Amino acid sequence: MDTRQRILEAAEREFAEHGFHGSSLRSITRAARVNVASIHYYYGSKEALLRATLEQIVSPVNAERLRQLDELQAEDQPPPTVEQILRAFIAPDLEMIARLGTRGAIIARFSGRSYTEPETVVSRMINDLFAEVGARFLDALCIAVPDVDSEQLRWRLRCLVAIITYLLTAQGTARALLDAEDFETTTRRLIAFAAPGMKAPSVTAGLEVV
Amino acid sequence: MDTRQRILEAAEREFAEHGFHGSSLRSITRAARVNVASIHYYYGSKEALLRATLEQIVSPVNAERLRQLDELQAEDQPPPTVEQILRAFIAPDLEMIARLGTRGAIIARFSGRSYTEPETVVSRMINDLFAEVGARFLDALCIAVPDVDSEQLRWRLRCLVAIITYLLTAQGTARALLDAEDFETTTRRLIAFAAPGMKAPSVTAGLEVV
DNA sequence: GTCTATAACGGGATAGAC
DNA sequence: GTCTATCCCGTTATAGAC
Repeated sequence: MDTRQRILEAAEREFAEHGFHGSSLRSITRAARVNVASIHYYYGSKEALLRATLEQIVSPVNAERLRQLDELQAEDQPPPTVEQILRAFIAPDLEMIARLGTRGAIIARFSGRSYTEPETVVSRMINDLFAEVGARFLDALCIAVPDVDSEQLRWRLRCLVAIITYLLTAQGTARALLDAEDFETTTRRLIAFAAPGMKAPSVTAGLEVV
Repeated sequence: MDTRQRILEAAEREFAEHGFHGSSLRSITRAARVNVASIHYYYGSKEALLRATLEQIVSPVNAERLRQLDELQAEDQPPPTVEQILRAFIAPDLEMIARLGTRGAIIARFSGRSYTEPETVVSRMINDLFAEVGARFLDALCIAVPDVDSEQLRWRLRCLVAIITYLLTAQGTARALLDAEDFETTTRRLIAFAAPGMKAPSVTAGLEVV
């Protein structure tokens, strides 16, 4: 394997385990068994290395999400259900992780970690990378659940993102769901938990519901 | 205000904003306008400072959670519903945040951040602090939803924790829910989203559901 | 393209004056 | 109890030999 790719995979592992601030270029180059200067030669800076790592992982997943959503929204199709929309959002991610085996588990932690990174430059990267996907899926949900206003659906979609992120980051018992079972079961459990919440009646201020 | 407390509140702010690794003792003492050595004098180390900060915030919230659950499970009461259990879990947290105003917002980010901290010593602290609460609430849920096995309920409870964590950490649009609206509305929205998912039928491997 | 060496700096921790 | 000064280490980044 060439130096460039060795660096990228070592960076995945280090960032996944220790976060952005907790990883040093030295620990990455040590793990990749290359010299310290090579990161600057290939990527320019620590931040640029993170961006490269993130893009390589997220871009194909988001492309697949949009492809599946396009398929659901094809002219000759009936409007997609909430369950179908959620599946198109969740499955590409979990499928990629399952497909890559050990490296998939590392990537899972890496991306979960990146979502929750305090560094503002990281959250800006994430927002950039997810802007289109977020807007498209929210639109689809608004059509599938016309009774709930879009502001609350946006918030509920964020709840789903939160769950996925947590699932990816978790190291202990929660990780078992990614390792032990096939991604199809995990996908179904996520849909089973989140879909009813998406369809629940709007909650407006001042109205006693519970 | 005395030096000890000044350090603690500055640490909340710094850790909330930049995470554990991203905060330096120097930035904390600068914000608290005390000298660098005082942290070691009062707390011993950076790690011990984090633990002190975390405990001061989390302990009263968890005590209140258990108190409310005790009340629901009193002998003369009917067994609590899922909605009641979730409320006892969610409300003490959001109520404290709302009550503290500006500092509440900082504390919200701080605790959300701590949950997702890569540092293993931090996640051990969190696990310690939440062991009892987690076990008690899981037991209550198992009784309220007897049709779903406890392993899946444990996972669904984690989903709720994930959502709360994300909500607390979020800085942008999601934060609006903590600032703009009263905590009672946020509590009801959370319950509305999560309760149906808790009660959803079990998903077992190999069974085609969706 | 790959390496060593080093610059320039900031980190946590501590000793010791007051 | 509070401060200054300092130790010693690890950090990112770069210069320059090969």
